[in-house]
Amino acid sequence: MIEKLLKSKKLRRTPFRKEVLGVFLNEPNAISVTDIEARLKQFDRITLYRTIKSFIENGLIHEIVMPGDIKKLALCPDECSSVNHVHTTQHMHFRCRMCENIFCLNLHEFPEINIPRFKVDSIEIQGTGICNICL
Amino acid sequence: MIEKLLKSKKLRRTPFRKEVLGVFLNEPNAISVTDIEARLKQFDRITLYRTIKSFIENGLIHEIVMPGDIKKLALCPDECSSVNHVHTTQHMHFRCRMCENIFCLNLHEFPEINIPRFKVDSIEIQGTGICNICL
DNA sequence: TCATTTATGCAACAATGTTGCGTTTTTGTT
DNA sequence: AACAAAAACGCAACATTGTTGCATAAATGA
Ligand SMILES: [Mn+2]
Ligand SMILES: [Mn+2]
Ligand SMILES: [Zn+2]
Ligand SMILES: [Zn+2]
Repeated sequence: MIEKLLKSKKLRRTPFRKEVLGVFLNEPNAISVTDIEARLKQFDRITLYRTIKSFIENGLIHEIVMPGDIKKLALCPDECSSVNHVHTTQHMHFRCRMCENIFCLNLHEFPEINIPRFKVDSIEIQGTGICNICL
Repeated sequence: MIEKLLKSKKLRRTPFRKEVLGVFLNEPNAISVTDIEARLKQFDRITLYRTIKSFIENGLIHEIVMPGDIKKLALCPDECSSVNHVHTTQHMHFRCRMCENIFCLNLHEFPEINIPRFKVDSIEIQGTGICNICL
C-alpha cells in the first residue's frame, strides 16, 4: 500500500517517507506537523518539512488552513497529482469546535459558485460546528 | 469616520489605531501585515500585532487564510462584533492568481451546506481564479 | 484636574519554516 | 552485482512571524 502509493506518484521510497506516509494512512482525520512529529520515533525536522512539501507537490497530501493559525494536512483522494489538486468540487473541510478535529467530508452535492465577471477555477469550503461524534 | 468606527466598537482612539484603521479604509481589498507595515511611516511591530488582534476581537476586521501561507486582513461588514463575526452566510473570499489580490465578495445567494449528523455553525467559502480586472 | 484603566514600546523569547552544503541513499543501467 | 547519476538526508545557520513580561505613557470618565 505505502510502497504502491509512493511509486504511483514517482517518489523515491526512502525509509523516512514510508514512515511519514504510514502516519497519514493510520489517521482518520487531518493532522498537524506536530501530530506527525509525535508519532515518529526520531526524525530530522528539516527532512520532515521537505518530505511534507514533496508530498504536497506530488498530490499525495493537501494542506488545510483555517483562521486562528490552524494548519493541518490530510491524504488526498487518488485523483490528485502534481498538476492539480482536485479537492475543489470534491470535498469540504469541517472543524469541530468540541474535539477540534478537522474532517475531510464528501458532500453529496457540491455547491456551484458563480461570480459575475470573475473566472472561478476552484472553490474551497470550510465549515465549523460540532461533529457527529461530539453531538 | 475613523473616530466613529473605533468608538462604535468601544475601542480607545489612539493615534496609532487611527492610523492603522486608516490604512484599511484606504484599501479596496484584503491586505497583509506586511502591506500595513509598508503603509506606516514608523511603528512598533508588537503594538501593530496587538492592534490587529484587538481589531479582530472587536469585529472591526477579519482574518483570511489560504493554503500557501497566505494570511490577509480585511474590514468587516458593520454587523460584526466581539461576539460574532458574521461573514459566514454573507460573503466569500476570492484570490486572483494573476494579480494575487484577495477580494471580499458578496454573493447573491449564499449556498446552504447540510452535513448529515453534523451541526454546522458557520461556513467559509474561498475561491481562486481570475478577477474581473485581470480578465 | 485627577484616578483608573488601557495602550505603548522595548527586550527577550517562542514557534515555524527555509537555505546551503557535504554525505548518504536510491534508482536505473551496465 | 557493481556502477554512475540523481535525489534525499542531516546538520548548522538563518529567516519570518508572532507572543509575553514589564515599566512608562496616554486615554477616558468622573
Ligand atoms: Mn481534505
Ligand atoms: Mn472578507
Ligand atoms: Zn468533534
Ligand atoms: Zn486579478
